[in-house]
Amino acid sequence: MARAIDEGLLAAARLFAGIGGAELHRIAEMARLVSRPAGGEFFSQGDPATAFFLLVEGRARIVQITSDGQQVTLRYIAPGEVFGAVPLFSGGPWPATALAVVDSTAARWSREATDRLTAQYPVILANALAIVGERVREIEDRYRELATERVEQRVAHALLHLANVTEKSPAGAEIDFPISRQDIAELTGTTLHTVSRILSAWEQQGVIESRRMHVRILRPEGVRAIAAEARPEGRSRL
Amino acid sequence: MARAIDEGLLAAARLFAGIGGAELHRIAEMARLVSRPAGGEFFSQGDPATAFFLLVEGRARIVQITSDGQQVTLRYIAPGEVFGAVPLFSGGPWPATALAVVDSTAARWSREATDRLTAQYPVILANALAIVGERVREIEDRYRELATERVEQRVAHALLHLANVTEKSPAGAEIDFPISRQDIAELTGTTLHTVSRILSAWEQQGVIESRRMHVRILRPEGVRAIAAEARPEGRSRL
DNA sequence: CGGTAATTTGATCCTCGTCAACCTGAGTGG
DNA sequence: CCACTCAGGTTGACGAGGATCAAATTACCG
Repeated sequence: MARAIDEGLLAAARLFAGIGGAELHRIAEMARLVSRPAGGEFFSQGDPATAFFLLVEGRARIVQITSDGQQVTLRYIAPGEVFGAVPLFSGGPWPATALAVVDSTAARWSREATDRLTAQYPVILANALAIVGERVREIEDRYRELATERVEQRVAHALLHLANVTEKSPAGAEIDFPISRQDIAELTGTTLHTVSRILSAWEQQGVIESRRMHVRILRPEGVRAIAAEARPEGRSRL
Repeated sequence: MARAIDEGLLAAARLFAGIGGAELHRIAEMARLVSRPAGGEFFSQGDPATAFFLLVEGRARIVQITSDGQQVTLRYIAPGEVFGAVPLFSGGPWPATALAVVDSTAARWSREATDRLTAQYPVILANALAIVGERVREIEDRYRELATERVEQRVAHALLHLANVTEKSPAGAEIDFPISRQDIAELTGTTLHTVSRILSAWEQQGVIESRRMHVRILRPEGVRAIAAEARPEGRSRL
């Protein structure tokens, strides 16, 4: 359980940009590795925030649960990404729950360790600010999508994002972790039924291929076209 | 135009928490006051980010404009609040436009001033982190609302927020700046028609009172009840 | 091979967006 | 001071987009 933390990962993490090897070693020593099986929690909405995490291996998702039990997925976390840091800096309890999507391991710095960290390496504060700023922008973009786009477009955007499809990805890409229709629905603000219908249609058209808990993008162009699709423009149907 | 900046406002601003009077004076001197008439812009989506602002007087709103011209309002800014700071710390152009809702004045610190500021007063970095963290939480909450609630509930939440209705506001409250049905629609992800119908109904019920560009909450309880209203038939799982 | 979770698919319902028309009141200029 | 103008607001009619309800069907697991 208490294996060593891969310092290569820390060196690549944006949070520790500008910090040298020797210091990284000490930073690594201040963390504890925590592992969770698929479905396990790193922290739970409402609990007091006592640490921040950096995902080492696996995949995590941050979900909010409403009072009536609906789940909304705020983001997916890939290895090297920081999560759970916001409430450490701005106070309050965890605003959401962090779930392991597959068996996962994260480095965990306690609040005390975090205080020492930021005192010794002020550049971490600046890095954290940049990361959180980036997060604001992403969430604002998702918010705009939710407010202005139809479900089909939002699902298309989500797939492109989850499969890491960039500008130039002529070949196909696939989501490299298990994901259900329900998961996609919680990420895009719709229901699993609608997601199922949409994916079935796309599979018919040959732009994607999907099996249980699995989606592969065959024609990124096609998906991108759907994502960009404008509203029925002008007065069309009558 | 180049009046002195009210240092009392700076002292009260969360960004400068922990900074003493003498230093505040120097910080104030690093800023320039900029005024905009109602409808004017402090900065515009897509332009390079060259400064951050603190609203001194008036009211501003941050809007994103989609490629097909729809507007989405991300937030309203009250005096004492910082805006436009995120891209200074995480790079990139302005992700949105800042509009003056009424004739407004803001203090503006250039990028160079900001660099000196954070170098001389590192506590500003920590304060900025807390502020941006708070913003993340707010947007995430709005996102969850948009994903899970019906229009009527979202409008109710928005009115309570805009009118500064807190837990204990037995008396009425009102939105103290001009706001149209269209503005409320852009804030809640709906259309002015739907907002108009909703406000008309509420006025019938006597929970609010509204005139052109103006909304007053008569019975906060009533509005809060609507905001909390569960979907017909609670099927609360979990 | 059952058993269960994920998925598909049909049928129906309902919220809310769209279209259209009209009303209202605050300026504005003659 | 009044007719004009026009942005803001109201209201009705209609139906598209999805949510909801209801079964099946399929895939994986022990």
